[in-house]
Order: sequence, then C-alpha cells, then structure tokens
Amino acid sequence: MKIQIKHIFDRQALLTDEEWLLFSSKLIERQYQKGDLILKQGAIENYLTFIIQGTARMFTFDSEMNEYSVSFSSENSFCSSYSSFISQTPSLVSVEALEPILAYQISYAHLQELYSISHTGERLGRINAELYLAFKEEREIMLLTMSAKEKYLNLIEKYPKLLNLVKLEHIATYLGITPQSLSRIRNSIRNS
Amino acid sequence: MKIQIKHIFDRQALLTDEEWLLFSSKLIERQYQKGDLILKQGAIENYLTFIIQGTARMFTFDSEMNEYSVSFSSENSFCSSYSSFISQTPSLVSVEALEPILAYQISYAHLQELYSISHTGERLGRINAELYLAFKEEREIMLLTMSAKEKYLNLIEKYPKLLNLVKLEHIATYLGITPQSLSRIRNSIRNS
DNA sequence: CGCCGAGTTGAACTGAATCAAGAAACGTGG
DNA sequence: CCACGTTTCTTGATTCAGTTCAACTCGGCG
Repeated sequence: MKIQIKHIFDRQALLTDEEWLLFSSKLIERQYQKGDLILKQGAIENYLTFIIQGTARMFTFDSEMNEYSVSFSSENSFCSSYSSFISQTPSLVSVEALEPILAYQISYAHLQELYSISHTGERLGRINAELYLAFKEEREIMLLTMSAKEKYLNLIEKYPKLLNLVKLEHIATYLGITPQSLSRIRNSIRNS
Repeated sequence: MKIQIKHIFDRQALLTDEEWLLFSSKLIERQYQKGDLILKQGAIENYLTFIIQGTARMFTFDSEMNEYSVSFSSENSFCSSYSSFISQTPSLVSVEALEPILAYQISYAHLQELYSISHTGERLGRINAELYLAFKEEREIMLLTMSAKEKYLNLIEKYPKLLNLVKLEHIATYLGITPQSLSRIRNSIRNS
C-alpha cells in the first residue's frame, strides 16, 4: 500500500531507493472509524497523514460555537493540520473521519530527519507545501470575493465529486453559509 | 543591501558562502514608484520579489469589478504572486506599489537552479512556503468564521502597524467589507 | 411501522451593501 | 501660509442577501 505514496512522489521528485526505504520505514499504518476524531483543535499535530482510502474533514468553530468546515481530504491526499504540523503550535482545526480511513503517517521528528538527510526529501516537502499554498490562495480569493451562489457554482464546477463525498451541511459550512441558504441556492439553480 | 536578505535567511537555514554568492549574484535590484503596477492579473509571475523598503498591495476583482485587497507586503517580505510564481500559471492577483519601493528580485529559472544545486536553498524554499501557508490558513479561518467587526478587531490586534501603512479603504476590502461598513464599525468601537 | 437524520421551505429578522450627500484631511500652486 | 480642488472618510436612509427559528418532507433502517 505504501507504493501508492511512492507513485505520487515519483511525479514530483525521484527519491533514491535508499531514501525511499528510509522514508517508508518510518511510515506507520493507521485506521480510523467513521466519526473518529483524528486531531482535536488545540492539540499539536505530530503526524503528517496520507490517506490511502476514506474521507476526512477539517473543521473549526466561530465565537458562537457554530461549526465551519475548513477542508476535505480523500484518497491520495494529506489530512493533517499542516500549519500546526509545520509550526508545531496548537491546531486551529479539528480533523474527523467521515468514513472508515486507511492511512499512513510519519511523525514530525522523522520527517525532519528525512529533510536533513535528503535533498530530494526536502524538495518533496517544498513542492507539496507550494501546491497546498496555491490551493489555499485560490480559496482565499473565493471566500473574499464571491457571493454564496457564486461560491457554490464555483465549487461544483471545480470539484463535482465532492457532492458525493460529503453531506450538504458540510458543503454549506465550507462555503461559509448555512445549510438552509445552500438549500435555497440549489433550489434557485434548479428553476433556471 | 542584499545583506538584509541574508540576515533573514540566516535565521532559517545557513547557506554556505558559495551558495549565497551564487544566489546573490542572480538578484536584480528594482525600484518602483508609487502607483506602479508590479504585476498585472493574468500575467505569469516570473520573479520572486523581496522588498527592502516600501509597501506593496496585492488585489483582485469580483465578477462585478469591485476591487478586493488580497495582501500587503512591506520591508523584509515578499510581494510576488507566490502561487502564480510556483505554478507558472496566470496570476489571480495584481500587485501595485503603495509607496516608492526598493526591492531585489530573482527569476523563476534562477531560483529553480538554486533549488537544484543546493539542499539548503531547497530548504529555504520549503520553509518560506510553509510560513506563508500557515499565514494563509489563519486568514482562511478568519474569512470563514468571523463577522465584519470580529475581523477588524482581530486584524488590528495582530497587525496594529497596518493602519499606518495603508488606507482604510484597503483595510476594508482586505476584510471583505465596504469602506462604509468599516467606518461604521470603527465608530461603534469608539462609542463603547 | 415509527423513528431519526438530512434536506427543504416559509416568515420574520438582521448585518452589511448600496446610493447619496457631507465633512475632514491632504497636497499643490499662487 | 492660505485657498482650492481632490481624495479619503464618515454619516444617513434604504435595500437586500443571507440568517434564524420553526415546521414539514423524504428516505433509510431498526
């Protein structure tokens, strides 16, 4: 199963066999059940978690304890609180399993070790941070400039599969609106 | 002046003299006047720009051509469209000089060269991408979960100096609200 | 069947936008 | 150093997108 991770990396930068063995020897297999809390807001993220199968959701709360979805992860992507992990400070988000999850994790210390030893490992770290950053920048502009309807249309255009993965309630709070508003928006799209 | 950049890097990872010379030999000095457009939305960002002195603003537009501020940069920070630079795709934002700017730039090709040659260079790239990412993640949560007033209070608490650097109009659109709303919010804070 | 969670719909409310007009602050030239 | 125009900020009245609260529908499942 670890080979799945190697396939992803191979497209970004080629680790030597030695480097890969070092890295993969540090990977810990982990399973989560639906509803499991993978990381609790306020805790420090000690693992980078790569999902082989299943779906996870990151979420947080506003000052009145309303819940907001921050991001979703499924097969072949990471589901850690990246900013907590890299800065080793308390996480702003919680992470939960929406379905049973099979994943591999590497600890902060082990990853730093890889970064120190391997130029290519460092490069993979850089590339993945950059990719995630570009994604966040796009989301920032969406949140900043779009109306509720525009945000929804933009989302289903870019990530049509998301609708099958998560509840509408989660889609709504991911867009920063209430489930009721999303329902009305979907209704208005049907009648047009 | 380039030494200012070295001081920043030195806190993150130590380049050898050789590596630093290679890097610094690629730096181009640039000056901009107040109002200059440093990068136009839709263009591909070919330079990573480090500001020695002055202030820049990134901005974009919604579907009705209302302008929104995306970020601000001043001394000792970067003012490029990072996501356009790293992916070499059209920028979602424009960048303008709010004051006269003195800066150093390195081109995409030269930076990739440094990344290839130098493990430490690669590390600096990773660390800076990570720092920027953590910043964007915080902003994402602010935009997602806070009311106009909360966003403003949060901003002036975290970046009190920003009020002296940029116009209130820019603060407002950075928070995703109108200048009129910001004015009312500031008024309501005064009377409380 | 009957319950339960997810989604929808309705009516009233509200935070922020819009449109429009003033007041301050700012800079430039006489 | 003041007068004038321009830009920035504020204030008021109105409108509107999206929230809130509450009730209802639908589909799955014990």
